[in-house]
Amino acid sequence: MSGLHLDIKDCGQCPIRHRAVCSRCEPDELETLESIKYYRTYEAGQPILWSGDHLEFVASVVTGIATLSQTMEDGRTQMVGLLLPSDFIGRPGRDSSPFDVVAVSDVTLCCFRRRPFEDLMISTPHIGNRLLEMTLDELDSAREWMLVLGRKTAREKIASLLLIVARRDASLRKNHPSDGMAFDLPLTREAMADYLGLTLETVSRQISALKKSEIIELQGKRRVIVPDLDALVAETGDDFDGGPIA
Amino acid sequence: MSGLHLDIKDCGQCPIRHRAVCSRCEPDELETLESIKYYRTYEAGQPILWSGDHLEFVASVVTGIATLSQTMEDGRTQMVGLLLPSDFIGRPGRDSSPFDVVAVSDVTLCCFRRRPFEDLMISTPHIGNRLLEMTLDELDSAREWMLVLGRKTAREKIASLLLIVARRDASLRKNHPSDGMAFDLPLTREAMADYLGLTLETVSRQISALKKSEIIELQGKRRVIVPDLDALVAETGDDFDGGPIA
DNA sequence: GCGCGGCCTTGACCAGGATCAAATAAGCTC
DNA sequence: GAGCTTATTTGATCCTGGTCAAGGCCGCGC
Repeated sequence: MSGLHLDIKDCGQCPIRHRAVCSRCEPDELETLESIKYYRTYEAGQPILWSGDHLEFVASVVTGIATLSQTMEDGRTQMVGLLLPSDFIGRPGRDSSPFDVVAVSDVTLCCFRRRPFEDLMISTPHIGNRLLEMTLDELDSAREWMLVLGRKTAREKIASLLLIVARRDASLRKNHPSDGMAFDLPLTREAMADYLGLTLETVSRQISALKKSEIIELQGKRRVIVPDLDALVAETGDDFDGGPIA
Repeated sequence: MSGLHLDIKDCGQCPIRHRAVCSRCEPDELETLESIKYYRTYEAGQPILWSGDHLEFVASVVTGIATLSQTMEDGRTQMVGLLLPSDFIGRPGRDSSPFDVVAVSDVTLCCFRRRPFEDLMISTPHIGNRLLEMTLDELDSAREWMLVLGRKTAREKIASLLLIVARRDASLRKNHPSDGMAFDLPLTREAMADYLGLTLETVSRQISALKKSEIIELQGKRRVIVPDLDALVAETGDDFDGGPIA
């Protein structure tokens, strides 16, 4: 779910390694990428971008969690994306963000100055093609989430979110999700509510209900243990949910 | 809202004219586009694609209305996009659609065979860049719709949908939306419900309520008259809704 | 004209989640 | 460890929108 995705892996060139962008890059292109790259850090709770802000960079998340959201004047807010390490921030060709980006935990971004990045994209078709692919993935994720928001019950929504976090966590750690997996919830109850179109009280109640049904166990407030992944999947209302970990 | 958007305008070359794709094309590229182009028609209610189907073409809607949706096993369905004339169907680089596409009215598509279209895209960066731009627009629309699904009341949802249809209709006709606009609802109450995450009864009730509040007038079941567009905008809950007609 | 089948509206009732309120737990500062 | 603050849980009550059911409207075929 969400955030244009760049694999962060060793390509033998970048200190922070954007394999997907640079694996097919020529040395001079890599040099250009290096020359327009810099790092920024944000503390938990800090805004990274407000909607409408001028965008001076595109970036990918190196560490930490950020959210993409929009807020109505009366304060109702809806999260539209969850940005985890390796997700991409920014819109090549656009000079402002239509959404707010907020650091949920401490966040480190690897930024590329926007103009030169766009120039590179235009002169280097495989970068543009990769971005198109990532954007199409994002679009699919967004549309899948619409089903969650529009048609699922509170319990199904919570199960869907837990599953996404569980899978994402497992794929980062290369765990086998065979049976028995544990992970930390990166979000407060309120942030979960904003993601799911619920109130924080309902989120709390449904998490308690899933615990009572022994679908999940809790260690403290944030750590979740899923003894049987299939049982969790069954709670989402989908029969099989977007395939394996991916 | 939704569907990759290709302007259908006269570029002096195509019978059905994809200005956005071909305005920067060289004659030989146009010739290629022509050679891989064909038309298909579907009757109202017919499926165009089932989710998972092999995709043999990308296409743009010439006439009629189609919807993009997903359905859970128990029958709950959520529409994730509304495809109006000039909208784009298909996913370059993907060989199956993750969603169902259904003709709501009689539909004519202008199709391009997928493989050669992709080849052309790879050899012709401006087509890929245009597709990236369209996809980013789609993604923004999808995310804006998440706010509607997750946080708006039934009345606000209806108003939001009416506004989208009104604006889209106006922009196709080049009307001035100054004051007093009229349009036909392209969707049944049930389809509106599926788009908005409501039931058809609630849709019907809220439309009646808007009529009673004199925000809209009805001629028959489908034709809507909006005497004061600002009054409708006020019902959406947004202060200003994604800017002017766009 | 009559009957039929879609589509739409309206009513009565119900329930899932929101709202309001309070208590509990977990950090953090000093 | 006492006293904050903030996150979370839980309870009581309310209300929006869902569910179930009955009619109305309209076009269409005969």
